[in-house]
Amino acid sequence: MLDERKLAVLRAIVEDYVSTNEPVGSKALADKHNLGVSPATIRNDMAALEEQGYIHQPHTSAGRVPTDKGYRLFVDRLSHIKPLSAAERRAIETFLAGAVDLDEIVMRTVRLLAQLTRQVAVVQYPSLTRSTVRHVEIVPVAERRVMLVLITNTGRVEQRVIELPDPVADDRIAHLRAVLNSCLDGCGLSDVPETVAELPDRLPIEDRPVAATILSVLLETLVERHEEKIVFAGAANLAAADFSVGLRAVLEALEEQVVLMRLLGETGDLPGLTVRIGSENPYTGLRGTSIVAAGYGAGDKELARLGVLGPTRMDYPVTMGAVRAVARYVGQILAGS
Amino acid sequence: MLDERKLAVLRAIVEDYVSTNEPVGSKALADKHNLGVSPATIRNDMAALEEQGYIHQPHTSAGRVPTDKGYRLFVDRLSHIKPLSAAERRAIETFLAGAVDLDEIVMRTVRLLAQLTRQVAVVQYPSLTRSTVRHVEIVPVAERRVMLVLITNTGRVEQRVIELPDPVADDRIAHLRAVLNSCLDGCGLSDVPETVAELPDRLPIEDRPVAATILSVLLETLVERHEEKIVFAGAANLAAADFSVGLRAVLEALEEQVVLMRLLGETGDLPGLTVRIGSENPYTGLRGTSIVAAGYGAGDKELARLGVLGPTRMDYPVTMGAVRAVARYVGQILAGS
DNA sequence: TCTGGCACTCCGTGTTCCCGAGTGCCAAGT
DNA sequence: ACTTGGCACTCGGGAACACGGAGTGCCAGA
Repeated sequence: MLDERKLAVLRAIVEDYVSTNEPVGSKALADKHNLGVSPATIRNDMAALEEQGYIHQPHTSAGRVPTDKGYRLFVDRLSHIKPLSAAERRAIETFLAGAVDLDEIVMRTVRLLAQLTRQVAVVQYPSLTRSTVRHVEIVPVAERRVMLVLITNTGRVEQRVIELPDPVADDRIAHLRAVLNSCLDGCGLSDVPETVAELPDRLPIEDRPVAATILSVLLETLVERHEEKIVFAGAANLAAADFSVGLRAVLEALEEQVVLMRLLGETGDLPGLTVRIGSENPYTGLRGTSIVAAGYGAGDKELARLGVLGPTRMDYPVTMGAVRAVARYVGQILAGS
Repeated sequence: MLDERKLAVLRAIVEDYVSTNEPVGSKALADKHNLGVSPATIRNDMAALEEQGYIHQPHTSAGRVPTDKGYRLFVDRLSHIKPLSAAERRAIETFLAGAVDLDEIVMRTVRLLAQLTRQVAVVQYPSLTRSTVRHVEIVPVAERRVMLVLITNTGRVEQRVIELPDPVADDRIAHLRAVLNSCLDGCGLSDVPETVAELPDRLPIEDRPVAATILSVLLETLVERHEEKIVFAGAANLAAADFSVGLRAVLEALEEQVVLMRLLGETGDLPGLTVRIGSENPYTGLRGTSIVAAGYGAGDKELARLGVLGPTRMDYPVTMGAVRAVARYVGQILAGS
């Protein structure tokens, strides 16, 4: 059905189209890629490829353009992820190593990825769920208001202002903080609800309402915020790509955390590296865009995901290489800090 | 030189051009705005206005378009800031009131402003310089590593990881924290350097190297980070505006914190409300864009700035009204929290 | 100082035409 | 059974051209 040569033709079409952004014809193929056959033969193969939906011609008497299905086949079977050059790897390493806290790691990562791929990069903050409690701090801010700060072992800091039902003396707060920390130190975040469930019962009765309020906010923070933060960079690259159509839709999607979430989140077939091509992704408006995403984390736990978003006609091997590499390096940085 | 009627003509041109986005001719003006004179008279006035550089015609036999100088005159003398409707004000209030911490206040503000003006909104995080220390926390993270968390009265939380020269026992850290807090509680951030200058001398000699390290990072945090964080939203609105030319440049500027900083930062003539029109702003590439910015803060201290960025042909009265209103409401929220 | 009239200038649009790239098909060659 | 060269056909897109209309500048008269 699809012999070796037809696949070679498809590969050539994808590569040519990606680099020139123009429909590619049989003659050009025969010239540039030495396939060893004449244009006429290639035309026959192209007809077959089109028949099966891998390529498509915009109009009669134009060259062929890969379809989403064509790119899919290319990514799955016809290409190899292209590793970064040594220079690029060094650049990544030094650039990421300079970060002083989690915010900066994420910020640098997303910029790096955007620059490396010349596309829009998206990075999700490391999930809280897999990390553990390093410290809980309760800071009085006003008579009936405290600030709750939660510090995790991945360096993430969550903060919430809490209104208390009654005024509370500072030493009561201090005591509560001490108790909380002794309970929770090193506790996995997913175990927190269970761990604190019985806590109020062990406190003096007058402290219980306050403790309950604080704990409920703590739990809320864990579930609500746990992985909703996403940042992106490189929007300017959209303008460079010939995105003229649908640019608006893409920008809108980028500002919708929820949409981004889903795009990054749903995991794919290749281990660790997800590629979603054009219409494969669930959002109209992102018809013309592909997403290359990967999980990252400290050690082997996947904490969150990152990736890039670009036109379907992107250079998949290079992009996949960059995403994979950055994911790995971020993982290393997180593990080492 | 510019009598009353010529000014009225200019105003009419600006208003028409803003709403139609097409060069406006003498006939249209005479029809829509009842200026009480004939098209021919208007033509004479237009010739005078063009002579003095307030308007400009793209080509012979096209209508007129305001120049930057024309918009400037319009903003300074011909228009009145348009207050928001009651409904809009209520919407702002309820939307902002739901925020739980500073991050969320800023996030909501920027989105709100983008939606209200249908342009790109930019918000700078409240400056640290005018706020005071609420609490300093030092959390051991590893044997020779601690995390420094600084909480201010504006609800901002700054965090840094610090590598210590030597391992330090937890109780030494606790002591240092207590000393720090007793010194710094309520201290204005700009006074911190002075306040801590003598601190190491009052500590046991063995704690001094550690204290010095921590203090140097603390000071660094204050000066380096003090107001560099800026967020934006509403980039999708750029695509809707007919920004086709230069869109790339605008997106690039948006991702350059430094550029944004300067655009927002340089203060203007009107009290509190800065308008920079087209070529008035210092960056090529932002030729076709105007910036409307205002300071905001709790009470009367200006903590930071916010604003919107849009095509020069924006609706200045409405935009200025929205920016001013949002700045005020954010100030109220900050003061009240 | 304003107004109506008039000639003039271009822009943008629609039409037509033509070239060239690329195809599909067929018959002949290996 | 493939592959190949030849050939007629199809469109897209650019160049040339005409033309209507919106808008102007200027002038003479009120």
